[in-house]
Amino acid sequence: MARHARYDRKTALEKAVGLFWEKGYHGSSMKQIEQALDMRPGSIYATFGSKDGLFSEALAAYAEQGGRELAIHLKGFDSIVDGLQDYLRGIACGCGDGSAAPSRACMIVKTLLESSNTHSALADQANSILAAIEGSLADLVEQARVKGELAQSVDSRRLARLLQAQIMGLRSMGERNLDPQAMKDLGDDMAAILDGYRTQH
Amino acid sequence: MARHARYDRKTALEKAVGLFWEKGYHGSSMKQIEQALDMRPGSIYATFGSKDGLFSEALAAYAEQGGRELAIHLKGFDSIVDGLQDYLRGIACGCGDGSAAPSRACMIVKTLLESSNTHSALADQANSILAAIEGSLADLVEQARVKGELAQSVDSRRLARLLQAQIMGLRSMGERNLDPQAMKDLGDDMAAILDGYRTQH
DNA sequence: GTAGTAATTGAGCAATCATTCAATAAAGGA
DNA sequence: TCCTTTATTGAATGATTGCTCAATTACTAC
Repeated sequence: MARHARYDRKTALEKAVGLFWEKGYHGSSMKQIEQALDMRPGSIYATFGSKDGLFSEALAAYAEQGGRELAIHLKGFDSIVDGLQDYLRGIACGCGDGSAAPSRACMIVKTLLESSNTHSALADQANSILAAIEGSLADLVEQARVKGELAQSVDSRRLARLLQAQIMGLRSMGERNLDPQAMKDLGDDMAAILDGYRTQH
Repeated sequence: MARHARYDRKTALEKAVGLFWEKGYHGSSMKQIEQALDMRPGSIYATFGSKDGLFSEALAAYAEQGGRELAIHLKGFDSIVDGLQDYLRGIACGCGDGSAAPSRACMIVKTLLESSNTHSALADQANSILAAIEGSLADLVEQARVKGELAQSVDSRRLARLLQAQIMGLRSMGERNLDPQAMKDLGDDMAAILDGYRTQH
């Protein structure tokens, strides 16, 4: 046998997520990556193949983490709709304060907008992640509809897309550095949209 | 006197908007800019100072054009709210088909997300443009409220921000290449949000 | 110890980046 | 026609880009 790897792939990826989320693909140079991961170019290329490969793995790790956070968040609520509303409010709140996140905007949306006409492989990856998230949201909405929280007439995929667009808009607005109260109001207003789809009684 | 300029500043800027909107700041190299504007580096630098300067002027031109389009659009409606709803539906429709625009997403949002942690001058410019748009929307909402189209209790700046977030989300979703019907539904659902703020009777 | 093996290093690669400026071209006024 | 003035050109700049690979280091097995 031989020497064991000094670097943990998972923690290296976390650091890569931090840099790429903050500065984007083009905005992060290999020199900055080397510094962020505390790895020399040879090790980076041996481990991840290329800057593209590293970014791609980082984006996947980010998406997985985001999915986990939504799931954990919903666990705290009996009502799915209440959980989704609180999720929206939580984003708005997290955008307002000086949180530790490297950026308020969503890394997937940042990637999609940056790469859609310049780097089709990245754009495709971002698109399929967004499609998967839309699917998860649609499942949740459908569950809520079957449970009777939402009107029977609700089109779950369609409402899922509306919800996803809310999240995109909310997190993009976060990058505007509005005052916390304005962000909180925006989160409340978006949460209120869901009330219009609840079962009437 | 001397030789007259071969290049028209305005048309050069239009071409620059086309390239930058499509590929972003980092994604557009000077070589591509030279080709798009059909100008040699010396002329570009003599006219616009730097790549930053050119991008800045292009972004301002894009914003002005966008403002003009909204104004023209609203002219066709007696009701401000009807006009805003149709504006949202129009964006959704334009995102669906194969329009001539270089990108479905908004160039201002693309710029904000790309530059927020790498290029503060650009981020500041994008932010102030977004603040101005928010102001214009707030004026429209306020007019609609005074006219009685919207409930008296409506907070015009707050609704303006909700509206702006809808536009951001809608146009970002456009970059996902959903089928036209899904985009149309999304535009309709966003337009319907405004109905909830109308005067009740 | 020592040999074998794999991870790590970092100087250096060609290519591309934004930018400059001396040379050239094209106009108006004399 | 010539002179002055200004716009345009494009080869060349130094810096930075993503990336490679021979040399070195550090570990395991014997």
